[in-house]
Amino acid sequence: MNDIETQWANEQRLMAAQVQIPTLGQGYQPQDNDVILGLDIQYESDKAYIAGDLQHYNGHHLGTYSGVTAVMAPYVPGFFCFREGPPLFALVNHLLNDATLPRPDLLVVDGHGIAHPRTFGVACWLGVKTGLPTIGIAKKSLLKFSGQVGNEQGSILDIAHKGQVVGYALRTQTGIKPEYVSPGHLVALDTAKTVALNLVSEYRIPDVLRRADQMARLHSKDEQTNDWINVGTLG
DNA sequence: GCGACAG
DNA sequence: ATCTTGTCGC
Repeated sequence: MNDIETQWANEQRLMAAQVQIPTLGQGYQPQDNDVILGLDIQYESDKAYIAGDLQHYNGHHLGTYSGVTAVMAPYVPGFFCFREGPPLFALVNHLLNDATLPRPDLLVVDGHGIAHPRTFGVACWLGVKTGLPTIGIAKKSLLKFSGQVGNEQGSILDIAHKGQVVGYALRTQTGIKPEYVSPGHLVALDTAKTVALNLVSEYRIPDVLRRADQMARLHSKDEQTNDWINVGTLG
C-alpha cells in the first residue's frame, strides 16, 4: 500500500462513519412517481464523460443528460470512489441546480455501495456528498462470496463481509449472469434489493443505467443524437 | 509467494 | 474502463 492508498483508506474510513444504512422498514421507500437518477461514466483519454438518466420509479423515462470533466485520479480497485466520485458529483450538482428539472429521490450508481472491503464503495461516497438516498449496482462483485444464485429471475444470494450481510447477487433475468446490489446511503438492505429488481425491465441492468451508459458512450465519441442534452464541461 | 482486483 | 472481428441468435 503506497502513500496515496494509505491516505485514501483513511479518507474512506472517515467518510464511512457518515454512511447511514437504515434497518428493515426504515429509510428510503420507493413510490411510483419518485424520480430516479441513474449515473454512469465513459472514459476517453484523460476525459470522463458522465451521463445521468432520469425516470420515474414506475418506469416512465424523463430525459438523459451528459457532461464532461477532466479525470483527476487513477483507477485503483477498492478506491474507485476517488476516480469516479467527483465527476458524478459534478453532474448531479449541475442537475440539482437546474430549476427546470425534478429533484431526484434516489441515485443509482454503476458500482458498489457497502459491499466493499472497507464498506465504502462509490455509491456511499456519492450518497454522503449529496445527502441523497443512493444504491450501487455493479456487474462484478468485489467481495468473495460462497454459494450460487438460483437460475430463475428474482433469485437472490446474500453477500456477507465480516459476518454482516452487505449486499446481494441478484438474478435479474433467468439464465443471465447476476448483478450485484448494495445500499450506498440512506437505503435499507431489503429496500435496495427490491428497488434493484423493480428497476429492471428486459435486460440484466436497469434501464436507467443502460441509458446513462449509452449516452455517455455516445458523448465520448462525439456523436450527436436528439435524445440527450449536453450540459458541457463540469467542475 | 501467488492470484485476484467495482470502472 | 478501453483496445477489437466475426459470429450466433432473436
